[in-house]
Amino acid sequence: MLDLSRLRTLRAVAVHGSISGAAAALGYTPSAVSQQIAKLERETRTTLLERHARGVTLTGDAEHLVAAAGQLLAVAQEAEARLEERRGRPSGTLTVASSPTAVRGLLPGALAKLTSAHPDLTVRTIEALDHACAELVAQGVADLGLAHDAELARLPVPSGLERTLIGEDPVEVCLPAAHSLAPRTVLSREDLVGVDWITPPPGAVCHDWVQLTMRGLGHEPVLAHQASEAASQLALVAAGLGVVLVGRLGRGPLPDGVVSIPLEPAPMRQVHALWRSGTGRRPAVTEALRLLLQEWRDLGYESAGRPTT
Amino acid sequence: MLDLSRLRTLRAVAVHGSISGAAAALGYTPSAVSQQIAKLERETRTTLLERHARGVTLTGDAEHLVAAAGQLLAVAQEAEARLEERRGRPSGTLTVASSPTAVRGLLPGALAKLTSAHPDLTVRTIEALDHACAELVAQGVADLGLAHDAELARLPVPSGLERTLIGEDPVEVCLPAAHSLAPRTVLSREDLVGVDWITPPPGAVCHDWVQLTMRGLGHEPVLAHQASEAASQLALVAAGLGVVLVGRLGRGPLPDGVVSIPLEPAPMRQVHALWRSGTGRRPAVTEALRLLLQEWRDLGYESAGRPTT
DNA sequence: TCCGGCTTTCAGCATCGCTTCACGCCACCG
DNA sequence: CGGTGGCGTGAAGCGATGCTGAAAGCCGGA
Repeated sequence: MLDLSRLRTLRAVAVHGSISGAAAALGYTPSAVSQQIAKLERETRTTLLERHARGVTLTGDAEHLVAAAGQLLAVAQEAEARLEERRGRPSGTLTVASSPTAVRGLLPGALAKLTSAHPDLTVRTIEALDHACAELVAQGVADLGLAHDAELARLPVPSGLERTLIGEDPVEVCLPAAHSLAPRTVLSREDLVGVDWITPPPGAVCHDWVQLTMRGLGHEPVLAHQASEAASQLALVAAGLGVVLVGRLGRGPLPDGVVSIPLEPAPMRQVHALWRSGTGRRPAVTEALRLLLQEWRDLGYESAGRPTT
Repeated sequence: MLDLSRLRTLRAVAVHGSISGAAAALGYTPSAVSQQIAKLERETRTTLLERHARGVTLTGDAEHLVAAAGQLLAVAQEAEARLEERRGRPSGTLTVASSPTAVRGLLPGALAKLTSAHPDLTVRTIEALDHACAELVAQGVADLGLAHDAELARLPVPSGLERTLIGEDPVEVCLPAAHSLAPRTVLSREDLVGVDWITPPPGAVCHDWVQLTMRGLGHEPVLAHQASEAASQLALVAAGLGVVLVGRLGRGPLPDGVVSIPLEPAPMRQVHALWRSGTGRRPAVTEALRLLLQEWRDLGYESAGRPTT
């Protein structure tokens, strides 16, 4: 009989393209994954991987098993979700994939309330860039995703996923206090043509937004520096090396030598929650959504809770 | 993550209604099944069984898991069947549920050819009455069923199953040599009104046929003796205790004091093969069907191979 | 030719999951 | 009312499973 756990490792090998990649993703050693695949090959009397010096590729039989694994894991997850639904209160494990700003700005409060109210529930967090969050949820690695979305830089939502709006966050420009634009109380997009940009890596909504907005004005932006951590970005700004876009959510106090100026019209960065359709009625998911919306309100930002499936 | 093997155990408990029944069916001890269920309860944080002094009953959560288990096992079996189909030759395990006459009359030759031609294939046999054969196939315990079917005593075919006709077997009457009808060369149904019948247990087609045919003539048959083994039935006939219907298939030499007389018109007992729709293209199944039809031809009986889905 | 990333193999060890045996429970029956 | 038997559970034991870490094999690229 096929073993779900082994099928899951095979699927991980397919997704990551290598034994060691799958091992890292699953938290095993490559040795363990290799042995599991070998055992699966023995059990099914097939050859699943073609080994070459530089990694492995899947055979047709393996592709077929991966497809079956997808079905099986989806059915199994759905069954577990319904079990929790029958119980009526959050339990099991809820894995949240979240963009960094939400990890510090939104999650701590919401997850603290969630776990203290429901001791049966185990919560895990994975910090990832916006696009990756959606992928992690779609793949079943995470159950709930928190990702940004903005006009002009729409977040692609994989099929089988649903989402709702948690809130909208106005984005401002942080620039060096010595910058020629620093004295202004408000800036337009056109004012920013020609500045040196500091951006997060591709895959974050702010990166795409800068690129697409500036191109829309007819100018290719200069993406001078790339830093994923917000503190690093601000340090670069303080050193006068460029300007950066930051939302209110999760933004700490600004370091000396950095000023923040609103844009007019203000670009809104939307925070969306994402989940697989099959798990939408799982209490852990609905309760987490409720607490995230409440947390957003408590933080005192503006609009929240308009559903946008 | 749910474990397929444990879900299968839970399903066995549901089907058999008790831990020990499930254990017997799965080839484990009751203790092992009890421990598996207990572990499943811990993993899912649910209560699956209500224990009373005289056995167990399933909770709602358990019923739900059983339904999911059905889905999962079906998908897994289908995936394995397709794997074998890709390979193009029989392999894995083929479990055949068969009525007793076919076990001795048809299976030995066909299965011998099957296993010698395909050493990768493991074959298992389960002897069961006609109705039970169909159930075993439907439940996934067996992959192929061989069961009888007759006019007036139609074999119910559970949904999700397909079937084909292997052959038709004329049924004759065996009666004591001293019986008043023994000198006859042919008998009609009406001749048999009022005789004492020896039948297999309910669930075998011959049992139902006797009952329904005699009732159709307006007489309630006297089911005087019940014996499942053919040799036992014939011994009862030899002792002058009644008459019995037997087909040609799997009928050994008649003991002294027993004669066999054809009926006119001859009631035909049809031998059908049954399998789950999902496994119809599995090479082990198609090859077994081919060899069963060939075996039937080699035995020299008449009609064979007319498909009757 | 060596290096480096990848996979596999091997030995060791913890864990799992089975069996056996013993026990507790309660309906049933004398 | 107490014995009996079927049923489920729990502890001990033991083989199988499945992980880790070390080491070796393989092959493309410098």
